[in-house]
Amino acid sequence: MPASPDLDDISFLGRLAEALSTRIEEQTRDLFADAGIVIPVRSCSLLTALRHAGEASAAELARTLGQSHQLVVQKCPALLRLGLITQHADPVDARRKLFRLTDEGAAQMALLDTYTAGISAVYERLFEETGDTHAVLLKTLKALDARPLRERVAAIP
Amino acid sequence: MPASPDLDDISFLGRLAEALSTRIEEQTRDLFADAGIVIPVRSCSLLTALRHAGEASAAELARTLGQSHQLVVQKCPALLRLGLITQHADPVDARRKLFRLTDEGAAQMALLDTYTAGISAVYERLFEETGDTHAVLLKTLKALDARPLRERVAAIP
DNA sequence: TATACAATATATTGCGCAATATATTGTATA
DNA sequence: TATACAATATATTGCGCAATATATTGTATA
Repeated sequence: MPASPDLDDISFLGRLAEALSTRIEEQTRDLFADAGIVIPVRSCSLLTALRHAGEASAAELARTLGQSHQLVVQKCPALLRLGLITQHADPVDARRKLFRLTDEGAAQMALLDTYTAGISAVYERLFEETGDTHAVLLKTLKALDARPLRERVAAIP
Repeated sequence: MPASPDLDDISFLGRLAEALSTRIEEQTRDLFADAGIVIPVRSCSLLTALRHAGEASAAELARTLGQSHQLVVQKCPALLRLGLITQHADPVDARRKLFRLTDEGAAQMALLDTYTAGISAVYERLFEETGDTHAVLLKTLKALDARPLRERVAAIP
């Protein structure tokens, strides 16, 4: 829905990145709807991590995903409501609550798997059109992490 | 703060774009703080449009910016509180409320102007390192607008 | 003029995220 | 053992945005 941001302003790059992010999320949601996948797009990586771990606490998932613990905890109620995961007390550490995929959750991930190769192929072809968006984004992010805008601007004569 | 997203998952590109967007916003905020610029980063384009228009209603600004009218309206109270803009009833159309930059708002934009060339130079040098992030993002956004992921995936044999 | 419609503004709700504070439980150390 | 600290979870608040509904005012048309 949002138009491409115009360029006559200092925040053009951030707004462009945000526009791309929201566009991809919208279109992925549409794709999922077509495919009968009920996984919230923003929880894909969480469920992938959980499938890989088998069983994990919110704190573990957060570390794996590089997200905050609070954010993971905030996503879980929706996943519980959708019947994709279950929650158990850890028998050996009462501080922890462990999450697991349900059968339904595993089935949804399996359904997602059937699209993974196709989606990867789509992105590869897209990047042939546009330049390697993935590589460029990653390089830009790393460059800004290595040396933030403030330092770069301060170094201008 | 958020780490670079990992890649073993279908939402990698969206998460990467979002990470870049938030990184740029954070770093621009830091830059503004150093420079004594009190403009909210996400209102830069609004104030730029308002300066250009001289005087404009929320609906006009929304059209100019390609944002929703509601979003523009939501940003204005903060800008009023900061003393950057003022609000007036339109004498010829009672539906409209017109916004203008205050002297302080104009001064802040002038202060921002003194950094614009430097920031542009920084981005140009950054893009020499990373590939032309701006062009690649724009191309990717346009490609997805022209043909959404759903169609692209459906066309895979 | 009266009525329907368009344009504008406002209010409410919800999502996803960040930041902060607090409570609970486990672990290490005096 | 007692105490301090670490790890984990929970609750609250706020921001920025999207979506939706409603009220108000202007404009076009019967």
